[in-house]
Amino acid sequence: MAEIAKAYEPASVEEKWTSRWIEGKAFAAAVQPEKDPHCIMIPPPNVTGMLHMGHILNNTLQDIFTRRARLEGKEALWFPGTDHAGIATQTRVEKKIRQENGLHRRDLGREKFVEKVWEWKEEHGGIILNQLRKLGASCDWDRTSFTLDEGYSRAVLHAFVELYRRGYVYRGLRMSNWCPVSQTALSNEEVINKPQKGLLYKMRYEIVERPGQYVEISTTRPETLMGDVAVAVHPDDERYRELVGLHVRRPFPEAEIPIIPDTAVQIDFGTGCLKITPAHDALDFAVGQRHKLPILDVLNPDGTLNALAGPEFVGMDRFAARKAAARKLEEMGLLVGTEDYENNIGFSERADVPVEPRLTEQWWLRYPKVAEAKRAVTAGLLRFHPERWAKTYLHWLETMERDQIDWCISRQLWWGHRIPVWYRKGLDRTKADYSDPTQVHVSVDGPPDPENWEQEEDVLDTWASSWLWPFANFGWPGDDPQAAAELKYFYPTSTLVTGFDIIFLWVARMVMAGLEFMGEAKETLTDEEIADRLPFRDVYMTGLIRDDKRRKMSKSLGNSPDPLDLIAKVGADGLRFGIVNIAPSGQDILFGEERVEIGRNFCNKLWNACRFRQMCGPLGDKANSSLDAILGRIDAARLDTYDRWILARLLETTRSLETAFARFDMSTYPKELYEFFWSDYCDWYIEASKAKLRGGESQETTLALLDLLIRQTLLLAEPLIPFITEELWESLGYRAPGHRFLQETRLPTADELEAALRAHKIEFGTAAVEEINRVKETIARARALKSEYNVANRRDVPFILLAEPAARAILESHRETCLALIPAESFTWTDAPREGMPAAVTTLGTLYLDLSAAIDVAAEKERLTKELAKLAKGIQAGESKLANPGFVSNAPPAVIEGARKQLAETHARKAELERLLASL
RNA sequence: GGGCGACUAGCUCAGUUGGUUAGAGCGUCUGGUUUACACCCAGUAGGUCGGCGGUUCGAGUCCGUCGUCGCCCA
Repeated sequence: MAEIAKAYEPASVEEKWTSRWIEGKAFAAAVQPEKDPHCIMIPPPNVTGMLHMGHILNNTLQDIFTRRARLEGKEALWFPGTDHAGIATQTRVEKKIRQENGLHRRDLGREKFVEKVWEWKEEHGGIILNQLRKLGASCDWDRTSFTLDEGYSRAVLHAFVELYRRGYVYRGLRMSNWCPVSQTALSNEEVINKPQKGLLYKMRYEIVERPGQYVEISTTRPETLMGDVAVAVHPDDERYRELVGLHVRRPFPEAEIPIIPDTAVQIDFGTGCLKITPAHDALDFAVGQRHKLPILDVLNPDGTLNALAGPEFVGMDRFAARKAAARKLEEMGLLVGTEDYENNIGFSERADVPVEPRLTEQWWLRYPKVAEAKRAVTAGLLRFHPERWAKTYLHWLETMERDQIDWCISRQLWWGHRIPVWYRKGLDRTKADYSDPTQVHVSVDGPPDPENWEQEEDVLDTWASSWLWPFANFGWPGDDPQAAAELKYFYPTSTLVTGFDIIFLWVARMVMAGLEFMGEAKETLTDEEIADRLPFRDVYMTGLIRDDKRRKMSKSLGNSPDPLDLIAKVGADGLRFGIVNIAPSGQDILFGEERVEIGRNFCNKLWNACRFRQMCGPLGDKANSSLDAILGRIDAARLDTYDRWILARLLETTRSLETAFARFDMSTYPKELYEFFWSDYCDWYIEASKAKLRGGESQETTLALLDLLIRQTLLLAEPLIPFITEELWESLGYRAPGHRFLQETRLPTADELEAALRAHKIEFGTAAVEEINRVKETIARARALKSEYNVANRRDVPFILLAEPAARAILESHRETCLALIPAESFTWTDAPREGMPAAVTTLGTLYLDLSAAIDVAAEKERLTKELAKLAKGIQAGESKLANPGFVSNAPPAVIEGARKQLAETHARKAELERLLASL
């Protein structure tokens, strides 16, 4: 075996294993009836996307779950892919052709343009998945899916057609969210409300029937007044009651519009008088419907004003028109004033411009299986981690149900799944009878006589394809028997890992899609059916990554580090460890580069601990190739307390990680590993074992123990830091004959490991833990004493010890390790207290630091006094507790016993310290 | 307006049925050529657990209330 480098250098190791894994198809999964399935469907990143810190966290967690499942002996499938990201991708390519050829997509035509997008996709679409490979993602890459793949597309169209047949899909003229930049409708979930500072304009309209008398109206949007068709007041509003039925004069274009009563008006908002613009406001639209008012749309799709706004406004942008309209009102003496005003404005998620409420014909989906989607959570069939997200999920579903809010699924784009609806040529679509198959044809494959039909131009919302992700990727609804077998085996999938920001956009919708389609069409479902149809059983919600100033990471702020740069700095393993370590469960993550260095440091520590193992002695042929082989090398009779202590810690750690995984408590994972490996194994166990490793009768057994502890650590750590563990697994000879990768090994459970130790008569346990903790305390106090007297780095200092026989026996048995770890030159026993020496009191007795130089009495006094003060506080707490009859009669015996013991120890310490102080 | 969450050491966070005298990493300070590791080792300082009230023998933990901050939905 080659000498290994002094500092861990991740780059070459990661590159080597990435290609070995991929070439060896290490992560291919298939139906294995004898094994339990485990499946994670990747939340498909946008095909336009680049890896950002959110992806790092999210995909590291998915990889952890997947790799851990493999080690537990499950058949684990992590299914990769991307989505077509309708708006984002189309915008990207539109920009490209504009920059390169000065062309608009309409110049190319639909077919040519879509071809261009495919070309772009073929060239750039794989970037993000390649970046994931660098992170170590153990996806079954051969399955890589794309939402516009042929098979996937058929699933999307099939779902649409089915939902149409089942009465969930309809076309309707309704108020929708319009993005003037992308020029498409959006669903409510793609509109982000942001508080905006603006002006509230107060203007007055003259009452036609009473010249010279005006009503005052407040609005934030004077640019829409050209679309006003009425002024509304609350019917109970005394101020305006007598005006109802009269008319006001709309100043431009000049028109007489009625004053109408409607309870939707808020009496206390502004003047209590509301202008009604049905084409440009959802509330106004509703009022308009009730009062059968006309609809005056003064906006073009791109957000400029049209001819109906009047010649002086036509072609003007909506925001310019706002100012122009206000100016004109002022000129006409109709602007009463303005005041600063802040309100929530909906912004388009992708284009980040204010969305325009617009009346348009769109395709809508009434959500299916809402009741069952709620039931899944309330019945505990679908669990969120952290749990509280269930409330958010339920709340959203309840709102959808109560307010009958439907999903706008059509998009006025070219890049996407074109809606499988055909209209008879020459048909006036606004008057189409959708129940008449001679007018409207809805099917996956289209009409048999396409020459007589025109297909719907709109495409589907990208989410209306990705909501089928958990089963469309298994060939649904096709009849391929292998795909069907896989669907049956892997579905419902195990865990979904995603950000809470898409809980409505994606998570809730996937649940509903699964419930609707994963079984025969049914109105309602039983709990059993719900459980069978759910797309996943557990949803792990990650936090959002922010910068160290709590700002969201974004390209425009430039506060988002490139993950590949970070990988170059700390390694993929380092970054994985680091990001999981700093991610508090369910909270946002404050990211700072220095915060992930712990990951790099941990890898280096692991590396060096293994290097040390190599330097200690030969590994031997196949001596490490299985747990049994290693255990077989251990001579149980030669184990000492340190050995039994570290074995107990190994079992404890193994067990506590089992609990952490069962609870989806991922922030515990790196912390436990770190604590065990660094603080226990490296800082204490290795240091205490060095003498034994230099030679002597225990050498072989100790080497075997190192091998055992490293082996189990590698298995526990592999899901988190797969590259370095794979490398060390190979170089320390842990690989079993016939195996290619660490992932083929079974991770024994804590119970199994315990049984294996017992089978080899290897002892471990709490007695050893207690003893070692006391010895550790003694060593720590001796070191502190040395440090206090500035001899921290001297090895030649003698200690004198005063101890009870039992404690003396313990220390005697640890004499050599104590001397090595303090370090000290000698321990000498004394039966009587000494004077004039710095001393420390431990649970094993009193330590005197035997300095030839005179001690600094003042400093020593100060130190002891300070310590005594601390103890006094503890004694007071302990005594008042034990003096309390309520405590003694109510608290569990173990707690009382613990308190007594602690108090006694503190008393003893105090007495000894007081004696030391007095002797000075 | 409705809902969800956070507030613990200088910073970021643990602390899961209430039970020892509250922990970690980073940062601070002191010392270190201990041949695995300076991406390291040893030691040190640093907290009235946001305020107030309640339940309890016992509260960082449960309840109420107030404050500050953040997010989601209207």
